[in-house]
Amino acid sequence: MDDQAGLTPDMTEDTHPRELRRGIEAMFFAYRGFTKDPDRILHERGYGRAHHRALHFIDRSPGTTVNNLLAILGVTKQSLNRVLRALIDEGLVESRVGEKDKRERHLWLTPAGAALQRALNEVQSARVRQAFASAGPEAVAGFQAVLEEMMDADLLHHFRRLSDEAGD
Amino acid sequence: MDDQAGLTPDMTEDTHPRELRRGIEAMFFAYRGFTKDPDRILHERGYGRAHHRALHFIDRSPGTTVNNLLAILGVTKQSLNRVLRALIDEGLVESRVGEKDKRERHLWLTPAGAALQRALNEVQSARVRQAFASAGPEAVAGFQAVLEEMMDADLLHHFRRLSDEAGD
DNA sequence: CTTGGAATGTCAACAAGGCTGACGTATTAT
DNA sequence: ATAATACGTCAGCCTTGTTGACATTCCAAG
Repeated sequence: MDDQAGLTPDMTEDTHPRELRRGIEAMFFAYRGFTKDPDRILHERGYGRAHHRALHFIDRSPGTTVNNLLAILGVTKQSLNRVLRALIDEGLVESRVGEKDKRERHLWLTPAGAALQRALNEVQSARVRQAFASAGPEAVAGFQAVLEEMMDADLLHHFRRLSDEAGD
Repeated sequence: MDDQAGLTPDMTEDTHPRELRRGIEAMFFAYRGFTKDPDRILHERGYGRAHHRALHFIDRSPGTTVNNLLAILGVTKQSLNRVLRALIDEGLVESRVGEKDKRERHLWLTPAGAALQRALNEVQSARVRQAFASAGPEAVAGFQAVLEEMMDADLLHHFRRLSDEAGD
């Protein structure tokens, strides 16, 4: 019988309810700050957060397929298609039929799409950079470690794959 | 792979684009993991994330007013009212007219509301606890520091106020 | 060569949860 | 008395998620 509550004499390793609640609320408030600036730009141009996500991961992996994007974003194809439709129709994303497998569509940012993504990334990165700088490099390492542990198993898989592509 | 990695031996204080992108994607994936378990329970019972947020902060500050909740959640009163209406009608939240100022409504969780919030908090805390335990206490400190820096100024104000109430 | 299934697109309908604007009603403050 | 505050509500709109159904195109296996 493993009693995990009372067996730790050194309580410093224990996570107290207060600390958990603090972490939960920090996630809530920080995520709002994290999306605030890009949301403003997106709204000005008539787009939403879903468009940002698509632009980000197409920029991240140019030539990626719809199916791949679907898996990363974790939405239905109908939902993604609506967003992608708008981006393609308005000339921010180009969709090319696959050479090897012609059923697949490979996605690329047009110069206009790259420009918007650059603008979004700029304001979002600025805030993250400021947070990283203020908190210091050791805090950043902890931040990354905790977030990666917080991910779902399959989400972590996607994350690792993306990180590996970049040679991190 | 002819990239710039390794060319800057003394830039440890600098935040590189790679690190920023990693952080941005970590926030995206981690937030999804963070909300996944409660979302499942909420969906089973016909509620959404907005209901969770309301339950959380009413549980957090019993007797809080509608106006206060509005400020913390950062939504319009129409949007909050829709959610609150459902919670009150279905007996999860009780709304009492203020004693001092009768214009105000003070909000409390009923036993049923407290039970649901407890269930939601349980699964969400479990994941955060696991992440904290795996990453270690120093990582947790870094996580908190970065997230607090990432918050908006006024959001941080709310966060601090809540933290102070708990005596953290 | 046929056929099953995979990848994609699209139509329709719906729901959650944001938003704005307008209006009503107590209640309190000036 | 009048203005401001706190709250509720009606109506309508938007984004972004969902399910279900169906067509097309194409690869691959029998």
